[in-house]
Amino acid sequence: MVQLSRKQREIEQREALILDVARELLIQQGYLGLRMDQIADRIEYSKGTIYQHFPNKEEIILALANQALVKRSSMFSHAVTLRDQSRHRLAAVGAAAELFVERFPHFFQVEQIIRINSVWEKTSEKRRKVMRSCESKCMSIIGGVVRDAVARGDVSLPPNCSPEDVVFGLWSTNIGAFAIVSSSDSLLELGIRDPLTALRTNTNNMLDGYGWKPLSSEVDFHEVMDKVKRELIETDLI
Amino acid sequence: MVQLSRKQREIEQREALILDVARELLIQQGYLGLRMDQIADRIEYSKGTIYQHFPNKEEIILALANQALVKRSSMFSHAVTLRDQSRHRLAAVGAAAELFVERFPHFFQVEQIIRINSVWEKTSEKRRKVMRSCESKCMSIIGGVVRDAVARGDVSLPPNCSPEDVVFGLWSTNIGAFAIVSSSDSLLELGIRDPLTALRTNTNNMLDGYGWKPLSSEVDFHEVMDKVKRELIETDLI
DNA sequence: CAGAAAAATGACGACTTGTCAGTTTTTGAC
DNA sequence: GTCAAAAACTGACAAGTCGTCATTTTTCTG
Repeated sequence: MVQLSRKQREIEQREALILDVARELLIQQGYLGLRMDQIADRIEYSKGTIYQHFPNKEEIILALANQALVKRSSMFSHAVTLRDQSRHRLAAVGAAAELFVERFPHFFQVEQIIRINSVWEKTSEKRRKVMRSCESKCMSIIGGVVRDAVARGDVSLPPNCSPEDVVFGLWSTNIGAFAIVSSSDSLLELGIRDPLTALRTNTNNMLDGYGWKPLSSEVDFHEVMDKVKRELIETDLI
Repeated sequence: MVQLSRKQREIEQREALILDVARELLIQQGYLGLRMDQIADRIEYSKGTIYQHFPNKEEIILALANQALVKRSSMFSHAVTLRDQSRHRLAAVGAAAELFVERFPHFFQVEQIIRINSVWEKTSEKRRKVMRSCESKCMSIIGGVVRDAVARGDVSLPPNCSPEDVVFGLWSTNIGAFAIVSSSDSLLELGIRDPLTALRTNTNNMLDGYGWKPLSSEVDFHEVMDKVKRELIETDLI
């Protein structure tokens, strides 16, 4: 019994070890440079053992994405409780998103790989489901804030514009901004010095455009976000 | 002499043939499913011949991206001349961007692949430069409109916000929106029925947030964009 | 038409992934 | 403590792909 659980613990630890090593190699050498033999060497177990944890290379990458995504959804859940007014709550989630990027800078690279159709197709339904449910949790947190704002009268959406459309706008701006940032070449061309600040400004202006009260001219949301970030850092959730 | 030029024409045509076949295979089978032997079979030349045109598989994919990007920059250049007022010109470019997606629906898949670092690293500086210059042309077209709008007094940017930051906002929203659309899973979760309309609304609201005159409450930019699209389609540029 | 130059070919080397028969370790009953 | 069954581990190997290059074929030139 003691033996059994020791063995089981060893196996669990090894799964984490595989992911740690794979993460490092992936960051260093990229998708095409990530080699199963190399992972095996580093963890000092044979390749066959890796395949007892993960059915293929792509699943390892998806598992890396999921590690980060689980964190993100818990960061979002927590952040959204830190303020009262709807727009402040959105700013809090934005702060969490920034913090997430800082803590998991490799995530966007990993996400980009996993979103390639032929890579995605090689993954298991089980892990896909984890990914989808994390994403959908994050989106519904934002969606909840939007619906709440409408209910409270902080914003009124134009006809033919659902709360989901607003979420889509926030989400796509974020996704796009980090996609640009993570493929560093484009940034230089654009002449962007501080992409995070630019993202904040653009997001705030979009929400102002919706007429979401209070407007960014009335409240310094940069300050709100910085403050929320500090509060989040003090939590152990990260 | 006649023989020579016939041969040379054959070689040029073959390059196009390789790309046509590769595009089809890439759409059907994805990055991992794209096989050099298969391309060789289809074009009825040997693999070695393909390698006289392209030094590796990744270069073929980048060449596919570039084919589309060249078109995009010419669509943008043309679109921007179709209206006078700054915000209308921006809408015209937006219309061109929509048309581009409709004409080259595979592009975002291709772009996603090429942006993977380890893929990008395998490409030649020559083709990278083509890609960069197309992107940079598109961005500077938009940047020009923004600067012009500032000069004309149609918009005044907040302190610490450069025209490039606005371009970044427009660009990231677009990039992100199409990235979400092209990985179809996320869309369903989001509950987005009409992503193109949502993108238009979100972009318009962002520009309204900047106070860019005329506001979307004063002009029906949906109508402007639809009209521009029709005008662009009548051109042979596409 | 002959010899040189250019282009085309496909067998092959190098490398990677994922498998599985055989080996070692762990477990649990006595 | 012993032993057999179960579980875990291993690495050689089959399968498959990329990119090369010596050889063959085609084109060019005088």
